[in-house]
Amino acid sequence: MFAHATAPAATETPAWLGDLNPEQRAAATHPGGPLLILAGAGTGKTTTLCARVAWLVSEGVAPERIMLLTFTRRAAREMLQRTRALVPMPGGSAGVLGGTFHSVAHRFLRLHASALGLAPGFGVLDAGDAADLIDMVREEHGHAQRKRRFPKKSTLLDVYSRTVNAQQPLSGVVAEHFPWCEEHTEAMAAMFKAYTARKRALGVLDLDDLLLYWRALAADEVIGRSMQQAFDHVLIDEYQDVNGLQVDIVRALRAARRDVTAVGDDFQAIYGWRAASAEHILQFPEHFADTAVIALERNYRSTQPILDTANAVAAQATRSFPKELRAERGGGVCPELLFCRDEGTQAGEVCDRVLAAREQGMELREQAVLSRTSHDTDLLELELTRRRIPYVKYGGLRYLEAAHVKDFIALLRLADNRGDEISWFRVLQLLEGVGPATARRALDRLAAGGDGWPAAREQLPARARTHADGLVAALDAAFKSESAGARAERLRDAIAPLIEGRYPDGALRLQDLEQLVGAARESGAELRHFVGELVLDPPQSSGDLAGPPHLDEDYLVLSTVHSAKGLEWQAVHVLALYDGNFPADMAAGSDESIDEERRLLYVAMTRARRQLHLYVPVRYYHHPQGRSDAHGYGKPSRFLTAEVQRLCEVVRPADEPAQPAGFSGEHRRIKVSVDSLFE
DNA sequence: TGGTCGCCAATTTTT
DNA sequence: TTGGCGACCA
Repeated sequence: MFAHATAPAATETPAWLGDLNPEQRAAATHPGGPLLILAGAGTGKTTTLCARVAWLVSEGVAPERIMLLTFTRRAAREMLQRTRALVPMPGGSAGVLGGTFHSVAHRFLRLHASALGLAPGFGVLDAGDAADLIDMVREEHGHAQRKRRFPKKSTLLDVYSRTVNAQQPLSGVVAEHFPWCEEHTEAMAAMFKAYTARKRALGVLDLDDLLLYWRALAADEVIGRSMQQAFDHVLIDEYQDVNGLQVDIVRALRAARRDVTAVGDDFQAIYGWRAASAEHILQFPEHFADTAVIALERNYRSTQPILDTANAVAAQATRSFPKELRAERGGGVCPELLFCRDEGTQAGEVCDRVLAAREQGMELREQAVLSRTSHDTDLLELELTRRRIPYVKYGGLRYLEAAHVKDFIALLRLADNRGDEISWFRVLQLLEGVGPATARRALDRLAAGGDGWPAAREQLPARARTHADGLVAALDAAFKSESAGARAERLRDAIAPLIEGRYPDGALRLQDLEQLVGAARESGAELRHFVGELVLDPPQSSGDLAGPPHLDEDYLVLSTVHSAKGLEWQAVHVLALYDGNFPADMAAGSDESIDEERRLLYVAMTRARRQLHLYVPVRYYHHPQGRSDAHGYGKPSRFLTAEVQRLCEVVRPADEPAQPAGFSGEHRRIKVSVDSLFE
């Protein structure tokens, strides 16, 4: 029957099993039933999971009967690739079903759209679209210009999303995580109801809906059962970062089957703000009876001095059970803790070290610069450009968030679904003399039915009508065109003059669109699926769409710590380690969120194999809370305790006092207030 | 007077 | 890039 019914072939040991240590091997060849692999940073988690998939296949499990859920596309791609390198997949097989929770959900929902009451071409809203839709609802509810400050659209989406993902009542979520919005709880509840109704009416799903609908499918007596039967094994990576909804899905998928493998490390949980909770990994053995637990504790990635320092950070946690990581590789140098005069100096120091390492033979791509927020690398990017050091940046502003790309995507969506109000609202405002109010009026005419467009057209100022007609003609033409590529081209031509008119650097932005048209051409998919997939697997930057032109070139990697999860480099530079930034001010409110910031630093540090550089700019010019011209002295990150500093080689600028004022490493709280003057 | 447009300030992390 | 606020136009 399936793998767990077959004894492992004792005669020949595949080469990849021979490379594993006893614990890894036990995990990879676990015969059947629930398995929880607690894998500390750098202990070969990915290797083990890949080996397990390979072992299952070599034991006769059909690859397409294995589901592998990962947290990022990057991880999915890497794992499937590595697995394929271990065992040849049987010819003609569809291969392992691998991807993020959201993308796998999308595939299932497309299969079962009708059962869920969804149109076959249902649209998928990215976070920006969802926020825009919430904003429309807000205006309709009359919260646009209240005297009292009302949460802005992105906050509203955060509240909504957190509530849905945590599966907890709104009032509790608001009280605990958004206390400053409490007075608006009732208004928000009403709006969220309207928001979900509106999504249904428009035939669109947001990212959270993908999970909600998948859970509903998995729980269905007929479809859910067949889904359970279709997979012999379900494996989940980064289980410490799943939320309640995702746990529900996993449990539903395994309601009648017992072969489930989860891998994770509770000390690398960094998605609490997305309603993830490390409690879930701790509860895994309760959710699945007779779970076998295997811990991987030998670290193959980093040198001991790096691990000692990371362990010292981990040991500060108020509540957790950090494992002491032991390095398998010997030697190594202490991490360097570098105090810099300011962020400009920091940028220079990073460049110096990166270039020096390259002189020593370390390729740029073996080095990474990690930061808390994507904007921490602004000055560094200038300096890298000045010194002509090539780099690629992950995280931060993404391609789909650029205004002109959103404009174009909105038009692509309209080609599939003329009833897509959110897209109309955006596209109409590209026209001269059309703002939110005019767009709204035109939309109402469209929605009222009847003669549709002509009525809406009347609402537009005369100077906008020619362009507007052009857009509608293009949508008509696009609807009739055969291929996604042809459609995209037609729509690009129609929107080009508007983009050029609206943005000063219009020509450049048009080139970006060109790349999107090219991607549509190559995808060969239906246009509506092209847009849906784009939302779930967006290119990192405009460069990505042009293919992988830089693959054989060398480049430095810049990344947020969140985007660096699961990756490793020979040398790692961690920027801007001052209090208020790392940990972020936003997190200062609770021990829980400070713990998460600490784990984030731990994740950053444990990405390093041989070299770790920590930077503390003493004087800052861009403090998040300050004006842009503000400057002052910051305190080093509270995580850089005396113990941590003792384990590092500390470097201070020569022309600064060794201990600038307020810099002793303790957390003095000196308050300066003039409030009493105003009472 | 409603609505658009220009200018200034601020922005955590991501599927 | 968005949001808030003030100036200017139909």
